[in-house]
Amino acid sequence: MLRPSLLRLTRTIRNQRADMSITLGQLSALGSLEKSGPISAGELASCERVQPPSMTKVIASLEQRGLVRREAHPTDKRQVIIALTDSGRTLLDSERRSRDAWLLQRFSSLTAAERMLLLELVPVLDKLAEL
Amino acid sequence: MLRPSLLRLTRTIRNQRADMSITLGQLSALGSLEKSGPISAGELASCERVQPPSMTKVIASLEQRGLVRREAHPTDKRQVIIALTDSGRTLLDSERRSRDAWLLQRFSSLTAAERMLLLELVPVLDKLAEL
DNA sequence: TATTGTTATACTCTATAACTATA
DNA sequence: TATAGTTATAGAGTATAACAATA
Repeated sequence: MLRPSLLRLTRTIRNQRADMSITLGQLSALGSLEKSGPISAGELASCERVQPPSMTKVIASLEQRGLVRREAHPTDKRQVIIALTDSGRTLLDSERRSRDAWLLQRFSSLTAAERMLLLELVPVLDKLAEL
Repeated sequence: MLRPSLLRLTRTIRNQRADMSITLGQLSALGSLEKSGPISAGELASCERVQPPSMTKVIASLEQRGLVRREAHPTDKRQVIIALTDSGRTLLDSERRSRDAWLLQRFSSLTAAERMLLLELVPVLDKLAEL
């Protein structure tokens, strides 16, 4: 059963991150921003598969920490463009370095074949998550 | 990035299930119960990677729907043994039949190789989720 | 009128702390 | 005293509905 397994692994990861400074949702949004470059709040919500009001909250907390900034859209004053700041990029890098201290240690319980499988599956998961 | 991908796929699945009668967490607990047979509330919490109070709530809602029942532990009166009822088993079967109407349709966007990879993924995720 | 984003509000999921009953 | 489970309470995370500003 794929879905329960995903759920339980997500819980394990969340528990393990309980003492971290940034939540999984905030980190995921930062990662999407880095990948996409500056995009509108609505586009970011869509990337993250959440509704706009949910993204408003995530953006507010990231902005408060100085990890992203709001910029004006060049022609459409309704839109708010969200951009990663230098601090955001720095935090993303440091999270990346520490992220898999845990995951890599956990990887040691897997066989080499299982590890390869997992690496190849990330893009497949993203494809499944698409609308 | 594995963790954000897991998070986004979980969100997609949750959105898709928004109109279902049973939540993902309840379904996952039922599945664990079927796999393990009757076990104590604490053991079930541990299987599901949640704290005991969280499991208390899940069990209460499942019991109210008649999907599980509480049984006395043969020797230890503190423990509560949770067992799947016939209704619970029936619901689990019907969820299994419908679950992949969605997932299989989603599978059509994948290549044959990607589909094969995905089938092997579940046990690897479970291994990663272990303590 | 339609779209983008925010505010207001509520519900679900989860946790920790305190409590009860039993070992 | 220690353990299993529940109750009380609180904090994320998410959604829908209503609103404001702009197109």
